[in-house]
Amino acid sequence: MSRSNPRVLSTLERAGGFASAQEIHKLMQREGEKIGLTTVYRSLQSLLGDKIVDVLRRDDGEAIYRLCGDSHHHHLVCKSCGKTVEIEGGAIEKWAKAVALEHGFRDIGHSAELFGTCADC
Amino acid sequence: MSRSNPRVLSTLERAGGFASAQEIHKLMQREGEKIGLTTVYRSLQSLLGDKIVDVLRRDDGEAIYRLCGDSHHHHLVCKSCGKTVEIEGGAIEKWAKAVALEHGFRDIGHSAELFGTCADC
DNA sequence: ATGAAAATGACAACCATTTTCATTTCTGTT
DNA sequence: AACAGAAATGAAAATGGTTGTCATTTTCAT
Repeated sequence: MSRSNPRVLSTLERAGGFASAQEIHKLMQREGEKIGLTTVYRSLQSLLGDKIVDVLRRDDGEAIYRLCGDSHHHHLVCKSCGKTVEIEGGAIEKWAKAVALEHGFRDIGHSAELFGTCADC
Repeated sequence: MSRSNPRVLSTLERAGGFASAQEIHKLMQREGEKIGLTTVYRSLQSLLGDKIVDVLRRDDGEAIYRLCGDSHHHHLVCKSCGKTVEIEGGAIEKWAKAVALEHGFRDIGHSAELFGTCADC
């Protein structure tokens, strides 16, 4: 198993908590860090698994990683500028539980994302 | 400029109004239609431009196209056997609209999936 | 110091998507 | 029907993000 290279996380923080693997790699190289693209990807995967970061997709399909608080929440993302708002999902939790019960499912989890165009775009 | 091949649209409809370019292409070939993957992509681009379809991203980054104005549904998936139930998302639609308004976003879309363990597992 | 396990990175493989370009089909005009 | 020009098509190559491979280096406990 591969562990996260701590410099990757700190670079993601420095990038504003929101960047793609390629961007993180370029940033690190520009700052003189010697690190391979492969290691950046691996570190991000590991951070993902540990739920320290979160992954979304840009319009062009590129994956962008962002730091994630540990409380369960959802995101409202602007499709054109990437601005992100964290959202409480109380309504969804209830809905998920109700639907699960109705169909005899248990151990319910859910994922939900909202996307649109923000006021500035 | 390229126009949409009408068979692409009708195949997307037949697929439940929700499919990737590759899936549409495979479906058409399985049904004996002679069409190139390139044309499928081109047709989808054109349908996008005409706002007849909408594009989202799967978790793996693949683009999935959806008929616009299609009241879409969500899925409740069993993690162990894969059994899937289609679900109405009225509650989510309302929630999405409310949250969007609250934050000044417009043209709101959303994706949501529920997963758990079904009664048989 | 020594060996085992983990981490690393150069490179190749993958796969969805786009571009290129030669060929075919469609369209309207004579 | 014949023709020309435009649009559509699709095979193949190019693109680009991401993942897999594997030999080498580093880490770490004994």
